[in-house]
Amino acid sequence: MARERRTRRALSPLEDTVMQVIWERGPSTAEEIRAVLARKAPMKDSTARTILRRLEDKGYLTHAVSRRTYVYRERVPAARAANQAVRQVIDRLCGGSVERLLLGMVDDRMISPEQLEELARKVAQAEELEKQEPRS
Amino acid sequence: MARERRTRRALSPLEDTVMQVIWERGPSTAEEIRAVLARKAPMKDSTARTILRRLEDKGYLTHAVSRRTYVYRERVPAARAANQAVRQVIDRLCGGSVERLLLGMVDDRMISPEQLEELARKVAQAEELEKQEPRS
DNA sequence: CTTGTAACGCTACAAATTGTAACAGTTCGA
DNA sequence: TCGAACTGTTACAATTTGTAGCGTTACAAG
Repeated sequence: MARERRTRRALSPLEDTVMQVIWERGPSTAEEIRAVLARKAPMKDSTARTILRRLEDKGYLTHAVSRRTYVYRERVPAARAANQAVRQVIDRLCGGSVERLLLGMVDDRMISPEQLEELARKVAQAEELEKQEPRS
Repeated sequence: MARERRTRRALSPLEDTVMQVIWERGPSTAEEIRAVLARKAPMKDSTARTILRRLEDKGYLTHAVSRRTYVYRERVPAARAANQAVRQVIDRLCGGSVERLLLGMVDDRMISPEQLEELARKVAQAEELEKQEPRS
């Protein structure tokens, strides 16, 4: 049975821009997207539609029909895409070590030591709760 | 004065594969790379050279001449590329929130709470040391 | 029921990117 | 001086991208 491809085809710059819109504002129609991008990337409506269709082909979007209008919705949640992307980074650029990635992030001031501590605390707490009251 | 482009041109699949080799094993010649990829991606030597040259054009590599041979070396350290990539992910997929990214990673079992704690401790310690004995 | 309008898919295409490579020139080393 | 080892130049077909024109279809209004 055709399993889902782990690594979807890459997005072209414009495709990515469009996904961005959908990830940020949720389900949208071609016209809405076109409106949002009117400044940054003006395009004819048929162009927008082409991009949307391609994104659907590549598996990033699905659409539902409301009235006569197509409403496109993400098929790959931003969170999942993010995790996938980070995994790639770790494998390809950090020799598979998450620590190395995180240390790099601290070095690069993306995370402050305080933030990290705070986060560790929060997670630990959540973990604790989990034990007593497992969800799912 | 031509400042360095913050976002270098993207890598094609094959180009990425080659960068991978250099990031992993350090400075290499066209022949070495070709040898390493003999299985995964066999190619004529002139093909390998073309890719290397393009990577140099895109700013990812530099070469030094040893004897008559070109030895290609990364121009963008893996660590920097990793940070850059992660930043992208955070901006585009996590609404700019590092926390969200990290929490996602924990959820996805990329980091265990223990690891996180351990790391926080380690970083805090390093930070402490920094205060007394600043480097650079 | 005819028709205007909104929305869609189909088809096209030029430009740029990619993957592949042949070949000719250059330079040591024997 | 010759050949082997390397290089840069140039070529090209296949794909991918960005852009869009158009014909079709389905309501909504008259």
